[in-house]
Amino acid sequence: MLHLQLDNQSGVAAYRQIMEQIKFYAASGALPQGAKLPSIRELAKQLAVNPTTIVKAYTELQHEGVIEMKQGKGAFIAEALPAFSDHQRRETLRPSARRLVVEASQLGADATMLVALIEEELGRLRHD
Amino acid sequence: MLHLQLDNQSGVAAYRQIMEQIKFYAASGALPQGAKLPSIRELAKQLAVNPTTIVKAYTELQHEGVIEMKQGKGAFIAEALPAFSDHQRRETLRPSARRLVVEASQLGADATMLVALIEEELGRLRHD
DNA sequence: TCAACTGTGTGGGTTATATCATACACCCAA
DNA sequence: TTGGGTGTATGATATAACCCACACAGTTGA
Repeated sequence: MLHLQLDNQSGVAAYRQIMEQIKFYAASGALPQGAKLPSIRELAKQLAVNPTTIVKAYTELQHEGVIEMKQGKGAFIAEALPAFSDHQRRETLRPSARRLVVEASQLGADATMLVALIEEELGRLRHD
Repeated sequence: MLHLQLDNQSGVAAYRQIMEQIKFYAASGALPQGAKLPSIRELAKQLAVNPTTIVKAYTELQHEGVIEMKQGKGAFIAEALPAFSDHQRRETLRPSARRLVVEASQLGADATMLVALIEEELGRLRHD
């Protein structure tokens, strides 16, 4: 059973923490395509937040194509998206990549460390 | 002379666009340490926004250690920060790296593309 | 000194964010 | 058919984000 955690002191909105964790589990395969997510009320109770907060998270995830919600049935991890072109992928990822690179440069981290970190996180995604 | 650009349709707050571009130029070396930034009023006029918006951007950048503001004198790119440990750098960058990796996975981008993109953006930082 | 530059501070108005309470509508198995 | 599960929708509220107008204060050079 999916176990999510909220940090109320982080300053990050609850629904965003929920989104991020579900995205991580979906990307890692821990939640495979078609997997059923906790119901809105159930997750709300488990995390001690209002159901509308879960609705916000799930709705956003649906807009991003990560999950699908079916009235009366539940929410599920979406089937794979119908293929982006390499070019689309690259341009979609570029802003995040640029921000990371700038942040790294600001800290004085070099290319080697950055690439190592990326590969470490890629590995973590696969083996968790 | 520094040339910044605002996209009012992007949905990204003006002060954040300003911050991001200054960080980029600082990281690239186009704005070296000690370089004088445009004055608050001058930049406000140039970008056609209220001076307080620039104050917001500059103040945030100062808190992040990117620039320094000196009353009556102006705003300047800060001297290099007094050395983080590799461990600090890694842990500071990890959340951004993880988000990028998850985003890439969601799009179906593989490790090779991601690393290539990182290296492309690193190169852009140096040669612009 | 003083004029013309610089950053600093305060208060306000509009909009967006985040959460909550409550009622509605669909689905399915008993 | 109906009860208890599911997602959906609406309205309220509190807070934060964002931008503005305007007044205050330090710096410099003529």
